Order: sequence, then structure tokens, then C-alpha cells
Amino acid sequence: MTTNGKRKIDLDTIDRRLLIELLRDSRVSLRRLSEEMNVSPATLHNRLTKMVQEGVIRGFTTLVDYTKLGYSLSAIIMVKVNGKYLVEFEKEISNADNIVAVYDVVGEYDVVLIAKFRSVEDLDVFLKQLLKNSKVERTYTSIVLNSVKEDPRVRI
Amino acid sequence: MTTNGKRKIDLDTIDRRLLIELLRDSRVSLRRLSEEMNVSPATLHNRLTKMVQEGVIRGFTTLVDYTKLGYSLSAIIMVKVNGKYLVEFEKEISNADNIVAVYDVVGEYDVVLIAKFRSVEDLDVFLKQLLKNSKVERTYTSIVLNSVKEDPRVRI
DNA sequence: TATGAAAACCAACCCGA
DNA sequence: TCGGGTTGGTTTTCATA
Repeated sequence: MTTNGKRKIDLDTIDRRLLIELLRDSRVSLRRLSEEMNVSPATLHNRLTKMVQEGVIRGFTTLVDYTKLGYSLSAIIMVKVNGKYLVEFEKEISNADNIVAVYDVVGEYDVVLIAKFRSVEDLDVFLKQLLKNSKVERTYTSIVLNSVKEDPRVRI
Repeated sequence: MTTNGKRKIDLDTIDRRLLIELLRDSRVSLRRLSEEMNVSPATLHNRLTKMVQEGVIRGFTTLVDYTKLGYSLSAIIMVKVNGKYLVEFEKEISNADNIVAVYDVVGEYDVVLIAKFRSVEDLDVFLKQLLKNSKVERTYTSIVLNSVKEDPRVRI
């Protein structure tokens, strides 16, 4: 089976439990989990592979405290884009290294960007570039003073 | 050594390379990596442990396509909070299951929330709760039509 | 579709340098 | 602080139910 678009996928109890554990700690051993869950390691391995194939699992990653690495500055940037170029703009902005999220929204602005920078200068350069972009009509930037919570995990 | 607050931590080439690989795929085996990098598995294991102890690595998790699980709705909610209660508000909102990020910001609003919901009804309930909260003075909600990019990883 | 068993692979620990 | 070596744990495959 290959990835299947936007259709909702139903997980059974095993899939669900496995996914919850992988969200908590993606380096957990399937064997140990299989003992807790009273299924075979092979089954968990099959379920894991299946969820990756279906696209429910997009990958396994590491949560990093970026402030400890000198990325002390985050910003939330709302952008009003010239309508015709919206998709094109989103595509190009998604490739920027600093950008962690790009959301299509409705309202006064069209796109919301979440970005991380090493310094105020880097942010400044980024914003000036953005305003030079002819697809951009207007921006509103909220400087993040502090990330109180930043965790991509949702209770499933 | 224990975690050491906000001080910036310098990573050498090995740490850096290891962290980049773990960001790309946290389930990678240290042994295979050690061959590519021409260092011993024990060294990588030591470096990994060190980065966890220092708090550079906050954990290992799984990137999930929540739309495939029925969380089709995201929202960006800007909140103006009664100043005295800001910290208290942030603490209580951080514990909500739907909230993936809480940012302290400067400007017209004080806090920006990124939240995920299963349905418009769930969002509606959440927003009504928020407005009933006496610490909240005003909110502005942007409904996310589409998450063009959502990846917590930054190029380090 | 799940499993047990086996082979290949891997992490974790200790100790010597 | 690093890395070799050992021990015991882990993934992955496949034949079978």
C-alpha cells in the first residue's frame, strides 16, 4: 500500500498504543514494548511499517532546546500576500531554513509563519527580504520573548 | 554534570553531526552512524548521553500527520491577558491537550497559542472557555485552512 | 494477519589508556 | 575523555498457523 491522500485512517488499539509510545519516546525498543503489550515484536514492527507507509507517521525526530544552541529568537510573522501568488509564495517560503511552520489562514492576513533566528540582525535581514518580495503586500511581526511551550505532540 | 540553565552550549563537529542525524531520523542506529563518521559507537553513545544531560536534547519523538487521524483543524489564537495574571495564565493553558505551542509576545497581544482540534465544535468550546476566563481580556483567532509546513526542525 | 524462531544487528557498560 | 571489547538486548525476516 502507498500513501493515500487525505482520507482518515483508523488505528486499532495496538497501533494507537504504539504511536503514543513513539510520540513519548521514538527511540523506545519495540521488544520491550511488545512485552508490556503482550504482542510479538514482529507485530509491532509490522504496525510501525504500516503507519509509515500510510503516512500517519511522517518521521522520527529529536526535540531540541534551540535556545541552548544560540537560537534565542523566535518570531510569528503574519503575511498578507497578493492573492494570485499565494501558493507560489508558500512554496518558496517553506524552503527557508529559519521557518518551522507555514499556515494558510483566513482573515486579515493570508499566511502565518513561525520562524527561528540566531539574532535580531538575522530577523531584520529576513523581514527586509520579505518586504522586498513583490508577492507580499503587508506583514505583522510578533517577536517571541519566551517560548512557554513548544511541543508538536497532541494527545491522540 | 546536570542541566545548566540558559547558558549557551557549544557543540563540536561530532556532536553537531550526530544531532543533525538524530533530527533527521531519531531511530537511526549509532553503530551505523559511527561507521559513516569514523568514530566508535561508544563515543556517539557518550555524546548522545551528554547532550541529553545538558538539555540540548529534550527528547525523541515522532512526527505525525494529524490530519490523517482526524485532527483536521488548527488555529492560531492571539490572547490579550490581564498583565498580573500572565504567568499564571500561561501555566494553565500549557497543560491543555490541544495546545502545541505557547509563545510570550510583545505587541497588541501578549500570548500566541497554536492549537489543534478534531472539529469546529471542539474549537468553539475551547474559545468559549477562553473567553470565560477572567484573566483573558481579548482574543483574535486565525483559523488554519492548511498547514503548508509544520516541522519543528531548524537547520543547526 | 499474527506469530515464533533465528540470524543479523545493536546498545550499554566497564575498564584501560 | 575516549574507545575496545564483551554481554545481553533488539530488529528484521520468513515460514507457518
